[in-house]
Amino acid sequence: MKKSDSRRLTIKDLAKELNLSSSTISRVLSNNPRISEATKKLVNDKVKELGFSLDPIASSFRSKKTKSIGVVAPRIDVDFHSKVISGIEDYASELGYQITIFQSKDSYIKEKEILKLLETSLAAGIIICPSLETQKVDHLKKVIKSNIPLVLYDRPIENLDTNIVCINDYQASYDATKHLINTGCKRIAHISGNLNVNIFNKRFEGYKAALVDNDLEFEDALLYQTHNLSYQEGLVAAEKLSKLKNPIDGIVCANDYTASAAVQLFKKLNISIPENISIIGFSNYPISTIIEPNISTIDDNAYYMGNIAAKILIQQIEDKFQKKIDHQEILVKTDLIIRDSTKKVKK
Amino acid sequence: MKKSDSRRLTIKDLAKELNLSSSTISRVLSNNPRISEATKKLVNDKVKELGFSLDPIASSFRSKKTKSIGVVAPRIDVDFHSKVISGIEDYASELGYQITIFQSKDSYIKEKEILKLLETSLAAGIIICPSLETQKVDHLKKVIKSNIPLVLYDRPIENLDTNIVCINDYQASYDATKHLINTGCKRIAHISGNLNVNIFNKRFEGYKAALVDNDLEFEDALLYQTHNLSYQEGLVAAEKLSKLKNPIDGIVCANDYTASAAVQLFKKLNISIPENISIIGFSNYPISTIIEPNISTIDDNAYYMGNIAAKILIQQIEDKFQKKIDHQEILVKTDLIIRDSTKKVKK
DNA sequence: TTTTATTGTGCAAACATTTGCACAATAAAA
DNA sequence: TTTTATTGTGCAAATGTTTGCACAATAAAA
Repeated sequence: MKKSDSRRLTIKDLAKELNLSSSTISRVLSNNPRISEATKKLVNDKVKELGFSLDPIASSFRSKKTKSIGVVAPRIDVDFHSKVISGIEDYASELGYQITIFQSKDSYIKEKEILKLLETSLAAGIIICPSLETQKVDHLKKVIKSNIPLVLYDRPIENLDTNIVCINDYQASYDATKHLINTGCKRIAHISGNLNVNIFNKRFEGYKAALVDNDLEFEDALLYQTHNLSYQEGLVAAEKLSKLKNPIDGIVCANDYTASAAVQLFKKLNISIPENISIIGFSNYPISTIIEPNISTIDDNAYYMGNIAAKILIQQIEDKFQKKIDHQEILVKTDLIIRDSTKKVKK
Repeated sequence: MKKSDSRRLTIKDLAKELNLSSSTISRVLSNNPRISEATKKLVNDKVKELGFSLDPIASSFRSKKTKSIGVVAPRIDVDFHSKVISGIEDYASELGYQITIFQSKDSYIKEKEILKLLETSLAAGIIICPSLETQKVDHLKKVIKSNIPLVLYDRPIENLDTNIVCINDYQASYDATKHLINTGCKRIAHISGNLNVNIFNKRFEGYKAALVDNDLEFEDALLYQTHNLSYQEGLVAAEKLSKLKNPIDGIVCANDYTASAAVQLFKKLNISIPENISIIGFSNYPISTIIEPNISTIDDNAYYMGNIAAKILIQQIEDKFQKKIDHQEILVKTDLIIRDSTKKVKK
């Protein structure tokens, strides 16, 4: 004969219904071992019957814990980041966490604001790809100090005591270059991104190391550094490289846009791919399967990277008061994808 | 001489500091008109000095309101959706709302679970692109009934009393077709998506209407229906269309992948574009600027669509107890982007 | 001057849950 | 049997904010 107000069901209603105390209900719901199996069943059945669920806000309020993970990316409409976030969401939602997203737009100021907001309360943990502008890291240190688990992805920052998950750019680029060498290329160029950026520098280093390890000579003329690896820049780079007096027979590109450009430019010059020149890209963008010939590339497993980032973050969250995990740099493996723009390895 | 525990600052601490009551602090923070300008300044200064901020959880707990918007997309690593979400985030974060994302993976079951979770508490409002599987809409109706503002995007659902923002697929496709006609095409084919899907049907209808409005004849042979508009299917479609006894001089494609395929196939057949055949795509994928010749297309303004969705949702949230807004279908305008794959309009 | 309206502030309750502590009941050990 | 340990449950406090109501002080109206 209750007032049939449509207020949400609380733990107290359940308690009254079952002649138990709210504490008991609460403990059943958190699976407290002190509760007997009999009452657990009793309560759980009622919970199902009434479709009851805890008020997460009240719960967070009292326990000072949330189930929300803050993810801050430079922007989410970039293929790579959207894949990482997808990987994070899939893993985290499985464990009952929610993902709240923020875009720093690669602005240091904005990144600071976002982190302040996240510290303020709502985050059980934070996964972040630092903005390109970010040089100072006080805001990140503050997060760490305030004991909020933090995981970086994609862009490493030196001297920061936290977990980071990224790919092994050096190795991936080395592998790509090695692949060209294995197929018989003798003079291989590199179209790079901005060499002041950590990951592009490593890609360059990997390329160079593969050359010297295989007794091929590197010379400055083989390197074309672009500003932002755009398709347009790729065209310019390829054109320049095509005019070398000592002609090249392979190009390792730091992404698939420049690789696409190179492919199209050499086609226009009637230099056939891969017979006369092999071209390999990086990142496995959709375009690499559409350009003719399809472009060999390195898959960076962005989705998987998100998975891992979520995994180690949640580990930290849940172990927070137990053993302090030592922080580590996790290198996600990359895959060499061989398509038509590089010659096949002769067996 | 306080205990220097590192517990977060509360409204009470501020109150003590200033010899005021917590109520006053609270009212200053919510800009209550009953508070004098003098005390407002006093409090606000202190707030800045100490870097104080309300505990959003406690606040939500008491007020039963949150600042969190749930966004559920089929998947977030699809170009279109990631752009929409980016648009939502930009607009909403400006107004102090956070975005929590969920992926339905186009599964009806998962979608239902997600909505139940969102109803359970945390959402001030919900923006959703319904899964392809979704036929029954009880779960959506439940959200509406429970008075949580709801906005659909991209995929309309009939007979659902809520706001929806999408593009005018009919009109956009009409415009694309009209563009070909304006440049002199007389026999125009259409590569369509699955015609059982609302938006692809509308694109087809728009195409057909443009033909008849301009005294061009439509015949079944001009329509090639694909299953999922993949690049591969595009190749098959283009090949079939290239063999028509009565040759075509234009193709309207329902996306840019099939358009890319068509361009590449006709190039291979040495049928020059746009001289002998004009090809136009849909959605303005990155690839459309890379394929040679660059592909004319329809830009769907996904980012802007997210903006609008966020805008009308937040309107609803904040007007919740005031005037009941009537629900509307908002059609985001699309842009015809003319590139090299279609002839220029002769002036 | 008295009455009435207005302005600015404080009191205290309420929100739904979690958790330390207490305690009764039962089981195990002495 | 008495003592001690174990098991299962309840009591009540605490969490930080918001808000209806009360009330004092001042201003305006009578």
